[in-house]
Formats: sequence, C-alpha cells, structure tokens
Amino acid sequence: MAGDDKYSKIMELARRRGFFWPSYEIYGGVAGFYDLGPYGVLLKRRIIEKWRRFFIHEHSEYVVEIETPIVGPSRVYEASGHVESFTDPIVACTKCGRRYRADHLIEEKLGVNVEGLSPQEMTRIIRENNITCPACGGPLGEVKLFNLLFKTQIGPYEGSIGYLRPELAQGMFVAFKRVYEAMRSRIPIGIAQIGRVGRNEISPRQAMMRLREFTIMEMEYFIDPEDREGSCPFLHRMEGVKMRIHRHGAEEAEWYTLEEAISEGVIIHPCLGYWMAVAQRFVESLGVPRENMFFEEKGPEERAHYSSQTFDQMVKVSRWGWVEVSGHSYRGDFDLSRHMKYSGQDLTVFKPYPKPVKVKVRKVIVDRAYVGRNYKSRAPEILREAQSLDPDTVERMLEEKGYIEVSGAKIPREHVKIIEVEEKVSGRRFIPHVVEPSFGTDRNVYVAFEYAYREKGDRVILAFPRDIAPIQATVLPLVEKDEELKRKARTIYQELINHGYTTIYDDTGSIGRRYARSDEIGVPAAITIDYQTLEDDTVTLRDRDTWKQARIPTSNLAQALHDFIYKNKPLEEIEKQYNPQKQS
RNA sequence: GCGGCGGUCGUCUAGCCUGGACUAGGACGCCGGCCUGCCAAGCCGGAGGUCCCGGGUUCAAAUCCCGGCCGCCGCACCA
Repeated sequence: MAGDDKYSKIMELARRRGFFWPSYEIYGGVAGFYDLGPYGVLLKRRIIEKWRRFFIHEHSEYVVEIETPIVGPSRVYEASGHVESFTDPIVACTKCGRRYRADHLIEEKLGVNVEGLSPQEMTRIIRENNITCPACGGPLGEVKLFNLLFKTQIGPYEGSIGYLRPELAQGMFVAFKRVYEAMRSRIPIGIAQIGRVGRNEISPRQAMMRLREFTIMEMEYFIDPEDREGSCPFLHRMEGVKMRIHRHGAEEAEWYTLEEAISEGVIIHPCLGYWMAVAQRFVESLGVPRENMFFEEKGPEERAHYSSQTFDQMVKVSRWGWVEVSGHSYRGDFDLSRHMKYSGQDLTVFKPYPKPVKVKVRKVIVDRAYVGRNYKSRAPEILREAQSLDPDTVERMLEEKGYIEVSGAKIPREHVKIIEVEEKVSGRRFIPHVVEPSFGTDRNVYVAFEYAYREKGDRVILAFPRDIAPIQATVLPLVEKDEELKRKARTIYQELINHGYTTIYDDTGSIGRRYARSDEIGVPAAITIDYQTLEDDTVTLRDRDTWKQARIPTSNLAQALHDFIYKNKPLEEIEKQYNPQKQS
C-alpha cells in the first residue's frame, strides 16, 4: 500500500489530520466519492472565496453570481445535448473485456449508419453479421446504453425524468434572460455559479481528481459577438501577462504574452484569453508556480459538442503528471440557440445603437389579391415564403424568367414589386456568445494541498499561502501548567475569535510539539503567550515558514495578523510597524 | 469493464509463504499524571482492532481457496 512516495504521504496526512478521505468508509467505500473533513472544508471554503474574489468581486460591474437547482427536468438536458451525446451504446468483448462503441463498430464493419437504433437492434445486427472483437476476435456481448448523467424521477410520476446536472452551465443559460434583465439588460455580463454536479463516471480513480460528485466554480461570460474589443473592458489589467500555451498539433508549449496570443490568433477571442490569464493568477495564488502549469488546446475531436475552442489549464502533480484544473471554452451561441429552440422562448438581447440609424431596406411586395384568387387556401404559405425571399434573388428570377416560383406557385412579374423603404433601426438583436472558464474545485483543493506539502527534517509542514490556510492562528501558552499564562492565552484566543479569525487554542504537550502540530495543519501564525506577556502585554508571533518570531503588543495583534495573513507582509515588516519600540 | 498488485488499532506497520501457544505484536499519534521558560525531550499509566465483506476448506483461518467491495498501476473510458 502506502510506500514512501509523496502521494502516499500526502494522502496519509490528509486522512490523519482530517482534510479528506474516501466516503462511506465503514461500508467499504464507494469509488468516486470523497469526504472533506474539518480542515478540508475550511481549505475548500477559502479557495472558493478566493475564486469569488478573482472572478466575481474584482469584476463586479460585469459579473454576478447565481444559484440554480442540482436536479433539472429532462428537457433541459435534451436541449443541452447531454441526453444525446452523453449516452453511448457500448458493447464489450466477452473474452478480453475490451469495450467499444457499438454504433462505431457496426458502421466500420458494415458501412451502415445505425444511429438511433435500439440496443436490442444493434445486438441483433452484430449477431447476424458475426461481428467479433477487433482486437482478439472473441464474441461480443449485449449492446448496452451507458449514460454519464445520473437519472432520477421528479415527484411521483414515472414519466417525469430528472437529471443531476453534469455541469453548472445550463443553469446559467436557462436563467440567462431573467438575470440579464434584472441586471438592467447590459452586455457583456458574466453569470457565475459555484455548486455541486454529478457525473456517473465509468471508472473514477485518482483520488479527488476524478469524482462522481464534485464542486464546480464556473462562469458563463455573455458577449456581443460583433464587439470583440468592448467585450473585455478589463483586458488591460492582464497586459503583458505571460502564459505557456500548448497549441493543438504543436510539438511543445510556448510562452506568449496575452496580447501576442490574441493578435497571433492562438486564442480566438480576447475574453477567452483574459479569463485564462485570471485563471493562471488564481492557480498561482493557490501555491502553484507558473512553471508548473500550462494551457493545452484541445483538438476538434477532443472538444465538447458545443465548443469551437477549448483550453485546459494543466498543473503538474507528483503522482499523475499533468492534470486539468480548469477548462476554458468558447461556446459560441450553441447553448442559447438550443434553449431557444427547445423552449420556444426568445433569448436574444437587444443592443441599442448610440443613435437610431436610418437604413434603406429593399422589400419584396407580392400582390396579395392575385395570390389569394389563384391559390386560395395555399395563399398564406405562399405569401409568407415569397416575402421572406432575398430581394436580389427575386430581382434576378424576374429578369431571367419573368416570374418567381415559391412552393410550386408561379407569380408573374406584374404581381411582384421590389420597393425601397427607409426604416428607423434603433439597435440590433442577437444571441450572445459565451466564453466559459470552469474550475474543478476539489482538484484545486488537492493541488493546493500537495503544493503546500513540505518536509523539514522529520517534520511535515503544510505551507499554504497564508490566505487559504484553514486555520489562521494558533494561540499557545508557553508552559502547559501555568494557570496565569493559560488564562491570558484564553483571553487572547477569544479576542482573535471575536475579530473573525479561525483560531485554535492548544495547551497540551511541550511548546515544540505544539508548534509541530500547528505546522502540520498549515497554520501560518502561532501566537505564544510567555512570561514577558504578563509583564508588558506583548506576545510573540511565529511565522510557520521561517520559524522566526516577532514581538507584538496584544492591542495591535488583530491588525498585525490581518497584514500578515491577507497582505502577506513579512514578519520583520510587521514587527517594525506594530511594535515601534522594538526597533532600537 | 479487463489484467496485475494490495487491504491488519486513528496512522504506519509485524505476523500470511510454512494454518494452532495471536488473548493479533510494535512504532507514532491520542487521552490522563509527573516534568517542561520556545521547536515532535523524558518517565508512568490508559483508551483504541468487524485482521475489508461474504462464503468455503479444516478439529482449528489474519494466514489456504472462491466471490464481492475498495485502493493503486496498465489497458479501455473520461460530453
């Protein structure tokens, strides 16, 4: 089992100290599910808060957050394409166990398209044509449907099928119009959501990296496809940021500045690039050096059905090499179009021009009386079609043939007119395009955990970036048995709690042992109450990473801690600022 | 889903091949006591185990056999 490799040590620590472990342990466990323990929950919460800050709060003029249900009616996932393209007919070889897409196999062997056939029919075709395993020649089993969507039933009616969402996106698309209007109908608008999703993976593995149920942090950023520059008003914030991008088909990943990547067409849209740059900053701030990440462009066959360009943000981890921590897709208008079609609702937006524009429009005018007399009940259809024809085409037809032909009806030249009218247009309607950055939260929790892992001699330290550490400060009376020190320590502990710090009080064991315990769960600050505290009301603030200590008056402690944790100030600077007497 | 390897106190592990003095041993951690003026010190005591689950073989199973579950690795899968 666990050897002495890094991964084993990490998992052992995660379990022992209460960060995370496989779920349902006492029942033998179920693959693909993980529990988060007390410190795991805190770590995840801080990572989520950080994501909120980076993606939502810092763009709050444009980005909002919503929350939508986990269970959705089947129509939603029919519209999104998941019911169709998440379901594969699969057939297994009974001899070697290899699995194949049944439809692909039949098409390959017989050259016939069997799309839409039932599994029973496909099984019959395989039997009748003696199709065997392409690898070992063994007999194939029954064709079965496999869908990665978790299926359930809404209410007591069996026909009412519900699915667990496999991504958050559909929630934002379905609610798009409402949110857009509530936010005063402005484009661009980002709609973010953080929540749980379920995917019934065939064989989840790799601990928390591939789960059947997990938390996603995702944004759908809706833009005007005709306004490239205006879509990303904050682009300049990431000016000059370098990203390593592995283009599809390229030998190696290369460094590009954001501007280069956009102007050279490596990234097809500025917004896509901008959010990738933010993503890079975000993952860096979880403790991953820039050198240990890159963006990988997915090829057409690896992309999801809705995407015209996708990049995966990859991070290097000890056990599995490069793993995906976020995905960045240009989804175009695929989703909104589909939902328009399936729901029958208008999900377009209207964007006014600065001034209404007068445009000359050519229109096809058909003599209604003529058509009505000659075609009676077919007239409405014919009229509708005739008037939707392009005026230029009509003009050409009239010139060449002397009549136009629609739905089999011939309308002679004298009953068709092309007129030019002036129309006032105050804006345009369009279906917004969507840029989507999407993060697997649990993967990022694991990554932050792994990157925090340090060994110092035979001691283990979780060197989390200070602002994501689950516990922010430990309060320690120097000696276990001194009642006065303990009383003072309790008071200080309570004060830090009152200031909102997640704090631990610990008075059992030697001071060294307690520092070690504190380091092992990654607490950045240890506050020690010693005999000098009783004299001059100062305490020591110990830095988890350097083991250095500064002396701070208790009256300044909360503020000093704030600078230490959230502004990441070095200890020396903190001491200078909050204990001026000390510098001599 | 296939193949390989594995599963023993909270954690790491000894024992398994060669069945029985195993009432399953140790270390770390945890709890209590003594000690302790700054980096896992020491001493004493304590709690803690469905030996993954089910079945079989046997007088006797942690140990052998079969099935399942879970984990890791390879293959397949991963909109």
